[in-house]
Amino acid sequence: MIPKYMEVYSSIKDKIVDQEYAINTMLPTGEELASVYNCSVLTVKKALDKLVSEGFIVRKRGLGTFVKRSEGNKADISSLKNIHTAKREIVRDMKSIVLKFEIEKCSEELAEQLNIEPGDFIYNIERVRLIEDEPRILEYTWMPINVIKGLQAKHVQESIYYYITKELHLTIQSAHVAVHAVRPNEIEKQYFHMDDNDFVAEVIQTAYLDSSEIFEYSIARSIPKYFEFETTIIQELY
Amino acid sequence: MIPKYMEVYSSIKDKIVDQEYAINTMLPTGEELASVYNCSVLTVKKALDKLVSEGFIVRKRGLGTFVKRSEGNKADISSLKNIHTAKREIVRDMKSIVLKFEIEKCSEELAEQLNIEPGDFIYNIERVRLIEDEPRILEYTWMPINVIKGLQAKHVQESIYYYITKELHLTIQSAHVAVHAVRPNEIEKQYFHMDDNDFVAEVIQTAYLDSSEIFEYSIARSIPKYFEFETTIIQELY
DNA sequence: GAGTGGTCTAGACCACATC
DNA sequence: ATGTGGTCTAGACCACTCT
Repeated sequence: MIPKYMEVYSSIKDKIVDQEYAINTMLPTGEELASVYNCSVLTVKKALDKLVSEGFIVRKRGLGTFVKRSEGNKADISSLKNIHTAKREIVRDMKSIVLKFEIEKCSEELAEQLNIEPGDFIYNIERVRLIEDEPRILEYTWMPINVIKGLQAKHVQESIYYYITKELHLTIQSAHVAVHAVRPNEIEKQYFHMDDNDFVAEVIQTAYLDSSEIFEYSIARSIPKYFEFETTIIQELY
Repeated sequence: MIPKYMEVYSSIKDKIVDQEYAINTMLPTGEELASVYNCSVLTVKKALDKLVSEGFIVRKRGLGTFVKRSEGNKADISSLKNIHTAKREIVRDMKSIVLKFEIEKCSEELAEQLNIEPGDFIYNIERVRLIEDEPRILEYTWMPINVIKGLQAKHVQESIYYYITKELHLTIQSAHVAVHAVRPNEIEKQYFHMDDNDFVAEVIQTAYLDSSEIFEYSIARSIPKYFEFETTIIQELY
């Protein structure tokens, strides 16, 4: 069942993308759109709010609703799972070397990060991520086995993300990320051919399922030259 | 005039941050909260939607509303103007040294970034940002003078952000940021007491007004030890 | 069946911008 | 004065989860 406001949203978005509503022109008023779509003004507002949050339109009290841009979004969550740590164009060719894939008892510190009990079993995974056959990312991943059941070596070798979404049919809800710059550790020095004068970009990620369980805590260290983290921040309305 | 849903939002957020509503516990139902705050359930929903979008809570139909995390983000737009490059607690004491404040003709590359014509006049600003009287951020800012009119030395010394929002009464709508790690340049080496073996964190920001004009392109270089960039990515429902 | 959140309505009133 | 969007209400109905 698709909500009515989503239908209104999609219809108006299509018209903006097709430039039927041109940039800098004013959209019909809320009441007019409500009449066209046979719904209440509040339902129209909900649809337009979504377009505002995506940066397509601007609403001004006393003036009207105006088209701001007509191009699709490029910052969506489909680029999750540390893929945002690599430049986008070359992600297709990513391969992995699995350095570690073990089940361990969870330490106290990690239990706090994963929101589980100390001693609960977890996967401990270390992978080198290769892009164009060159080591570019070192990834340390911890996941509770009670949340991600039945993970096997082949999934770790290929794509854990694919296993979670397509085979376990779990839904990723959100991710909290923190970005830093730090010195490489011994493993990174080896794979990245670095020494103590070099540095790496670090992304620490906590990822949630829609059940609000944390399914992953990970640290990804990248070669700075290839590292880029991009995001768009939209001003809260009110 | 502050909307009621913002008051409800702030009140509930405070209780989450203060852990009065603890992580993993269920919040009162929408009706209960509506009763407490003497408002309608829809107003409560609006407040809770905002908390969902910030990753504090998760709402599950048929189950209830649950606290997911209790720490604030450092990348919300209220802390815009590169302040997110510094840890939040110490931002209050920020001072500036203005190294450069000039009006120039815009180069071709910069014209592309600012979406203006080459040769248009721009402000070219360089500032050292001090926190606890220590140089921690070097900030290079370019702004079109046709967008930000009448900028004076005192504004650059104090807060450009304040001048734009409070004196010009312009509204910042969004910002696109990219984070990197790079080697310091000569100025940064000098102010940060660094050499060629050190590195800095870099935030490149393009900021938009609600008129959809770009008012700023800036590069901020920070000492890694104090640098942290945090954000939460939320999966869209539809 | 009972309890929860999600959607939707019609109408009222307020805040803001323009004429 | 008029027209615009923003907020808020009370109530209805639907979808989902658990017992």
